[in-house]
Amino acid sequence: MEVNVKIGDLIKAISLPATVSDAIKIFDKELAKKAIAAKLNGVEVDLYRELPTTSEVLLIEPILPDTREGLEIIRHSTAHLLAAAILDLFPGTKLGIGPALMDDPRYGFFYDVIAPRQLTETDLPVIEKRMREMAKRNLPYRREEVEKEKILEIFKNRDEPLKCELIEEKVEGKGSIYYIDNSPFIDFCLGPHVPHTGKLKAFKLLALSGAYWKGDSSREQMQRIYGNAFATEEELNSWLRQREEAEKRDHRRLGKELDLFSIHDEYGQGLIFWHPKGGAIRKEMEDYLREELQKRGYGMVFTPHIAKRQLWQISGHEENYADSLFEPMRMPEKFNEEIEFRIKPMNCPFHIGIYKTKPRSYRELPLRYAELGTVYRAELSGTLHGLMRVRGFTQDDAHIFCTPEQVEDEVGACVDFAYDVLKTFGFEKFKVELSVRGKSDGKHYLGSDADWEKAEKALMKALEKRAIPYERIEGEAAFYGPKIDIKVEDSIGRLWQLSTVQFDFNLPERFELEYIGEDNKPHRPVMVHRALFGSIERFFGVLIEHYAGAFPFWLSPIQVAVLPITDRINEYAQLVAERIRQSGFRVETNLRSDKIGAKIRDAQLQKIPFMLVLGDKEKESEKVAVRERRSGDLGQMRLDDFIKILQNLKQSKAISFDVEKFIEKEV
RNA sequence: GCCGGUGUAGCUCAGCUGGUAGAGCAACUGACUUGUAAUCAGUAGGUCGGGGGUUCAAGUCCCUUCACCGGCUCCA
Repeated sequence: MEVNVKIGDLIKAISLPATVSDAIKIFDKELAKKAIAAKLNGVEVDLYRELPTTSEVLLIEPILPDTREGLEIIRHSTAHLLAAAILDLFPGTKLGIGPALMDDPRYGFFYDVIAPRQLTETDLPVIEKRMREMAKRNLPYRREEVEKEKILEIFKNRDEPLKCELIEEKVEGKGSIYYIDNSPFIDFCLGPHVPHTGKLKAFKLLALSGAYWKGDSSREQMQRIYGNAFATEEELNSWLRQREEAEKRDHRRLGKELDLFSIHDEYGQGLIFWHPKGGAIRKEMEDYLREELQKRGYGMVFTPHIAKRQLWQISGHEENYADSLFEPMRMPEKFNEEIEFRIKPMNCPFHIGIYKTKPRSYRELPLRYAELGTVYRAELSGTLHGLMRVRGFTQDDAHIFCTPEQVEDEVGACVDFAYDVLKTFGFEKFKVELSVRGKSDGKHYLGSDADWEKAEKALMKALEKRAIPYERIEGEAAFYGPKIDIKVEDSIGRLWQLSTVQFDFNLPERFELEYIGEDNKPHRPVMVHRALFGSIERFFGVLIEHYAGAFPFWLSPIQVAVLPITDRINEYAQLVAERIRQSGFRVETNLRSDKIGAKIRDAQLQKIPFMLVLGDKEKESEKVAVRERRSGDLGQMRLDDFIKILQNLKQSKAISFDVEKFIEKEV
């Protein structure tokens, strides 16, 4: 019995029985050695898979370790190796799931377990050591296809209730199980896997954490062990180095080192204190934004931080977001006023208040209200994270009230605005998501089907008109309307969700908003929420990490460091600094009696864009010697010329300093 | 909130199996007067996150509480 096999452009016959691996061998022995799995007629299978009897030509594509598919298999197999080692060391451990992670920059795989005793971080090296021992023994991964009842029986006998639950849900008829020879490990799994543990050469266990079974906080709390694996040791090491680099740009660390902001246990978790240097950056952000808002026809509004409790009953915040609202506060008892207030979790009801101060005509729409509104939300303590997740933050919030006809243009204008802002701050890569209703995801959506259809269409059209590629995500919409989210990719490839444009069917209803149309009849306006930075705190955090603290000139808290070489020059240095300050730039003078090298190092570590090194030569010629933080020494020039360069950089909001351009200016 | 870890000077950290605290940097003072990433010397600085307990004796062991870190859940 023979079967025809095709690899690449060649077709060869092979006599059965034979495995995928055998087939690859007759084409290319080296390839057969390198491959860790293969695709058989497009389906990923193990190398040990028996070739079926067929008159058709079997297409085989070997999967190599240096491909994404190969890496995924390596990571998945490493997760199994991890579980095997744990079972070996801690008999009686219950297994959850153990997938490969391909899009998480932090980890490459995990396995969720419930061990007979709580595991701690000190167990990780022990487990990893056992994994290495098992890897060295080249233990084969075996696959078997069996009836559902049989699989259930196996896992029931092994007392694996969670696995049984999975099998009940996933298997119909037959399913596949894997085991590793000479190990206590059996898993319910689709595969494929590497042929044997010897193929796993570069892995590392990284973290131990808690995880709920099926992500459900009412279910068992398991322990999750994270690790990563690569095809080669070099790749693993380079990944580990990159990880260290990412740690160095952690905004919490840089926030301290650069004196940008602080958080105080004794004043409250998740509450941000902006220091002068962080404040300088925030002021630039806000100034820029206000200018843009003015140009784009927004009205700036300012509203209180608290309001009567009933406002949030009308708005629906009390019923929909009860968990994230701070408890109500009361007037002092002796006042004898039975009023309850709440601190605001959102700005929208206030903007609605302004809208409702008088009857509105279609002629005044769209009305665009913008506010840098500070809101407070009762986030769980375990979720707080530096500037990224806080309990008090300022939104660059805006609400647009318009007619249904205007909404597409308004949404489009928001998207344009968002792109302009994000690009100005140096982001170049974007990922856009359109979140719409799910078919039947159990969520209770407000608004009629017709409203939703119109709204989704308006959002879609706005994106398509601009040829912006987007991903449509069903079931991710808020209960009150569909939305567009814009994510940016930072300088080390991480995605951050920043801007959002959202429809709201809920609030116009609840607050009974109206405008008088051309037909002299009342109509309900459409309301669009929109934030570009999202939260100013969070955006700031993302900026810190994106630039690793080396902000573009226009944002830098200190833009110029004036560094006199000796005390003799101090007076001249202060003169120079004052000129620069009066020209509108943030400047610092270092009058300490350090050597110039130390002063430069200091300024460099503070990531100050320009240093002026001033000695006797500069004083006599009334010039400045300019050093740029990245390009180094740029030579002498007249102070006025230097200030012109600064003005140019400031005005253009240049992201980076271009030496070429600078030298042209010199000539 | 849940699971694991951590909490020692402004910062980064050392302090073995319990014997009442140490380094580097920063700060301050003085000397040096310096040409593109760390000049030298000296001084000061801590009720070891808080509370309770075991012990003759606790930074070290136990309990509790707070905060932070890594995750999970959540994220309008």
